[in-house]
Amino acid sequence: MASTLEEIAELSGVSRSTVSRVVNNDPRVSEATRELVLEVVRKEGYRPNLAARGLALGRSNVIAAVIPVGFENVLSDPYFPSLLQGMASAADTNDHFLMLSLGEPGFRHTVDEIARQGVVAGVIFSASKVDDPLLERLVATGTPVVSVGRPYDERVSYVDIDNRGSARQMTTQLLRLGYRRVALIAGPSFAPAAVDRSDGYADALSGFGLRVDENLIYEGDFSEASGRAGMRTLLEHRPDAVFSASDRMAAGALNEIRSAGLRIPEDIALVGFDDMPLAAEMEPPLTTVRQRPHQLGAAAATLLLDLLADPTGSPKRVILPTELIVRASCGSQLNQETLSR
Amino acid sequence: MASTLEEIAELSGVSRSTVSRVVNNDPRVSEATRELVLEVVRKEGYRPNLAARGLALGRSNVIAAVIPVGFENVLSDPYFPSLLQGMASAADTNDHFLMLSLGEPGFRHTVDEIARQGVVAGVIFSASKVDDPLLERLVATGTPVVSVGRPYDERVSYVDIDNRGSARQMTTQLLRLGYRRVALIAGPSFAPAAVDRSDGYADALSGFGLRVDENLIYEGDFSEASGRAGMRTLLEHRPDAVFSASDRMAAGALNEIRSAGLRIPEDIALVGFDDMPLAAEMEPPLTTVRQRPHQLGAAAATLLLDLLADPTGSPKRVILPTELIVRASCGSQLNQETLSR
DNA sequence: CAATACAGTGGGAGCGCTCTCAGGAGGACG
DNA sequence: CGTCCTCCTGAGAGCGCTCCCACTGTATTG
Repeated sequence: MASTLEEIAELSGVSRSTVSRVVNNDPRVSEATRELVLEVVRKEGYRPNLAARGLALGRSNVIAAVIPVGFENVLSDPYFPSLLQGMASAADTNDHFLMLSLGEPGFRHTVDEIARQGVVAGVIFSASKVDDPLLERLVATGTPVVSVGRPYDERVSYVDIDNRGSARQMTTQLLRLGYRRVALIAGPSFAPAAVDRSDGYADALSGFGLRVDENLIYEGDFSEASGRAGMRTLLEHRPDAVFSASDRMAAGALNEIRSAGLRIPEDIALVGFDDMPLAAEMEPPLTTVRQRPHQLGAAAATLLLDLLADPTGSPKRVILPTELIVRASCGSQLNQETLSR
Repeated sequence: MASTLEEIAELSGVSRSTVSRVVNNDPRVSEATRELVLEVVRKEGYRPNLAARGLALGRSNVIAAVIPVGFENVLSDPYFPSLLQGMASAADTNDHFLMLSLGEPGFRHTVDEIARQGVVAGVIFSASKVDDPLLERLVATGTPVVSVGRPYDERVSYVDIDNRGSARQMTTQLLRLGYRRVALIAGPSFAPAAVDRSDGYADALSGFGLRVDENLIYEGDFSEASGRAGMRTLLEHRPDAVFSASDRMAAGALNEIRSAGLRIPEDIALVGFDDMPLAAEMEPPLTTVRQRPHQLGAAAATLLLDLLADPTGSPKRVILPTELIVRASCGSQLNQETLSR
């Protein structure tokens, strides 16, 4: 089992350089030699030494996923696992490795280290607080970065879903169904995704000639507890429908509505955002906007790899589609066809 | 900003070798020189190039977490995220990086690659099917491996919880509370953890002079659906208590018990295993065995690092403690004190 | 005081790869 | 038929590090 370029060269009677070219798909090799070398490579089960390659190249084929939020915050929500899986899948497909850097307090140190010195070719940054100073540091050091979710820094490429459009669409559905006092449990205003969803909500209202009633808006923090608290406040203003900017907040809202002795959707309609697994199992099942974290992760990795391949050019963005999932909680069993647009 | 050993050597007026010794804490350097060099290192923000070090050393400071199950299977369960976080935390503490390899079908290729050629110093293997052929391959190639959960292969070091003891303890509690027809919804027999829990259940019965009634045992696959199906079968044999080898199966069982019009714990007691977040929120809250995946992950990483530092010696194992969490579903509000042992 | 030990240091080689450059063989062209 | 170009190949250098070995100077020993 030969394990160096040199040995493969020896075995196939060519030079190290030629083997290197074959391995790297350099076109300047005759078809005959290529076949010959590939045969030996296959037979010997040769794999290039990545450390050596990284050293010679000055860069590596490892990309890092940086998730500064810490998983603890997202328990019960498979968002981050799915995201990671998507990244891992795309990285693997493109012969890259995925390195993980989570966000516990003491971790920052290592992230910087990772970003330096060719340990990692680029970074996928994924946090709820997208203006994280860490992101700035990465950008400042010239590390190729892709953000999951729109960051404040416009120089950063990112992947995202159409939060604003999806929220508009969802809110519009509620309005179409005849609801007129549509409340919003918004996400935290420091999160671009939350702001976008709030904007989409407002878009929909003005599309129906309605104006935003601040009494019908509550700013939560995406947590179930804040959803519950928000609902308690909002109920005082008698909404006939509630759009929660996340399913988790919707779950909290649902509990509060129950406690108030109201029925969903008869007394009040409730819709969410994310389509986390729990949504379908709520009582009643929750109408929501489906996003696919797995695809988002894969898109992020792919975008980063593109950036790595062609470092020039302006920041890129990739917006993934969402899907309106209509379930009982909005008081309609209209089929999707009717509902989408 | 100097970035190579050579430059630091230049700047501090010593040789490359000396700087290398300082950086690697080699004792054969005078205190004065060490101080001097360290000063320059600090001032220049020097970090060794890991690719170069990996190449020279023939190994790297990256460890891989291999999780062949695929996250999709474990949605709604933060087990793997917590595990990963624990690993990442321990790796970071010890100046190592964590590389992620998930288990989608096409991934195997890359895992092998990872294991070769000093990309990765060692592997943490974590799967429900612990006799995964991949594990064997890793062992065969001499890659240092630590398994999360007891593997069949005895040459493999592992971390685990005391599944058997915990299950015995839990079952014993049910028996102490007076239940005599204690059923078991077991995990799949290919999983050592499941087998151990079943053994613990049997231990407890025989401790009370009872014999195992095959009619009161159902083999599930840890999934909620199998818990529900198992419960349906078991109900025909009128158990007065059920020990489910996982909380997820317990959730399924709970639904089935409800559907049958029975009350928990009045008509039948139900206890689980894992203490996933959902357990506390069940109706009624679930008595269960708490394990801490975060600690498990950290222990796995630490063990692997130990192995790396001292490759000689026989396989090691680390068994982490569990905790009995008593909630309403077992029909007892006895305090923990009374219950443990 | 000579012989020996040893702490501290520097230089060279080499880890396995990629890249640049030089050169040979063969075809196209005037 | 000589010249030029193109295609393919090989040799050398170097990426930044660690290791081994050789060396110097001082301390220890009989």
